[in-house]
Amino acid sequence: MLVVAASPRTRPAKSALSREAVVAAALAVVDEVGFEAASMRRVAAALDTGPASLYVYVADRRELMEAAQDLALAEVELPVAGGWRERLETLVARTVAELARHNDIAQAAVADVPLGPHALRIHEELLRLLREGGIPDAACAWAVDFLGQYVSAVALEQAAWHRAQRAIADPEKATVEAMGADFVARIDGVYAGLDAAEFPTIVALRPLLTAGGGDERDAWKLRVIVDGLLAQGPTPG
Amino acid sequence: MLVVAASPRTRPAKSALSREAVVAAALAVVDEVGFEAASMRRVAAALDTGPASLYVYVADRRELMEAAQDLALAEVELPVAGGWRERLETLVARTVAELARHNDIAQAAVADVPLGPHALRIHEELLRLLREGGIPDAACAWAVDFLGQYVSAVALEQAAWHRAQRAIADPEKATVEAMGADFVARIDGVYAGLDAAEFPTIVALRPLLTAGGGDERDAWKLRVIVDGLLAQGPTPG
DNA sequence: TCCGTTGACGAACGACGTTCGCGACGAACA
DNA sequence: TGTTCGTCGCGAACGTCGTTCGTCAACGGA
Repeated sequence: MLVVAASPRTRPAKSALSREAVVAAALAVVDEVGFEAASMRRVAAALDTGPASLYVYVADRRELMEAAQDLALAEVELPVAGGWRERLETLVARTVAELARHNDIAQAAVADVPLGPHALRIHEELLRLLREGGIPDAACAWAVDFLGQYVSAVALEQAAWHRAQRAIADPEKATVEAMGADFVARIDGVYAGLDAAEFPTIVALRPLLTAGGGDERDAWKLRVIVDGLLAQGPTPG
Repeated sequence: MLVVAASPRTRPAKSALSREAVVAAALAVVDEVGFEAASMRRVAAALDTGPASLYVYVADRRELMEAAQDLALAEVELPVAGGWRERLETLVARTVAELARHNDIAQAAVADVPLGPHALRIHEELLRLLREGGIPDAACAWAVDFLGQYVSAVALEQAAWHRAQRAIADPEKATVEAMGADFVARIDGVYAGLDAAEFPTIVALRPLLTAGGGDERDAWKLRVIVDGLLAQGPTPG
């Protein structure tokens, strides 16, 4: 059976339903309510239909969220200016930013390695830039994997940070609840209660542990990775 | 109806319920069926009770899984032999191994930053070793955060790999289904189908992208991080 | 005009996290 | 010993979840 597809049954009344529309709706719902709360029912409701209708275009929730994540990566522009390292760092930062712009959609990468077309486009460019930088082929291969882990982890961290900020900015949830939602304050609170005899180094470095806005920290981590790559020398392993 | 059923709640036999017993049961269930499938109901069943009983000792599922993850870290021994770098790499590897030993319990770290007593013990030692290595304080602070991301990501990757291996070894699920479950083969399959004109670098490096057992790859990543840290020089930023 | 194909979707199933309130027990007291 | 009372285990239930099934409507080709 060769499904030629393309033309989605345009019922006159409504239902301009299509895989793209479903995926776009899913991403929009994630933007609004977050990854976990983005249920098939809510996505369907956003399309003014029932949950069963989604399964025409999507095998299950995993696949839908995977597609939504890849859609989020569609808007990442490949950098053109600067040397290989600058372009690589810009590309990684843009990827993180684009994911973080869509709430915690990066959670989709935890369950499954992203291999959609837009993810692959970015992978291709990363590999190209790494080789341009003289990194050995084997190291390039592993570095892309490593950078993928970095991107997901940092995007999730940023999403949590944004959510906390939003909670503080929201006057409805301000005051005490916002303090509880502010995860930086919560973490520092744990450190504050530690016994200096048992955890001397944590206590000594406490101000530093929660210091530095996300962007500064993330850029530093990326610099560490690239410097570390360059330190591996010309022969891989 | 109201058939209470002859369930004379064996009084002396059990009722050894406690927070530790609940957390230990949760970890055991995760070992067996994985993080997602480790429901409150299954944990309760493992304790021969109902799900409501767990809430006496635990606020919700998140807290339970957080505690279970921390319990998994209890058995990580702090290395004593070798220089600071060797001890640091050993400690990180042991942490990853201990988490990976308990299926995908590391998923608990995705939702919440681990701050349990055993996690803090490891954090303390990591900070100590980094300072011993002459890393500037600010860099130590961020490095611990970075290493935490590394540990979670790698532990999850290893768990997926182990699961795939188990599926292949299981004669009941062998043959076709095992091939589908083998995520390395699945990833390579995606690469194999790519257009060499659109993704020249991926196609060229394809054998390398999926090469290298997890351990080798992970050790390499850790080396990259530490070398990158050392490359940051004596002044942080 | 009719038919076969196919998308849309109401209804339902089983499992989930969490809450509520009953009732059985041990301790305190008469 | 008999009675009361506070505690807490847990059965039952609520609302939500992902997913499946069977039916129906609508179109393209005959």
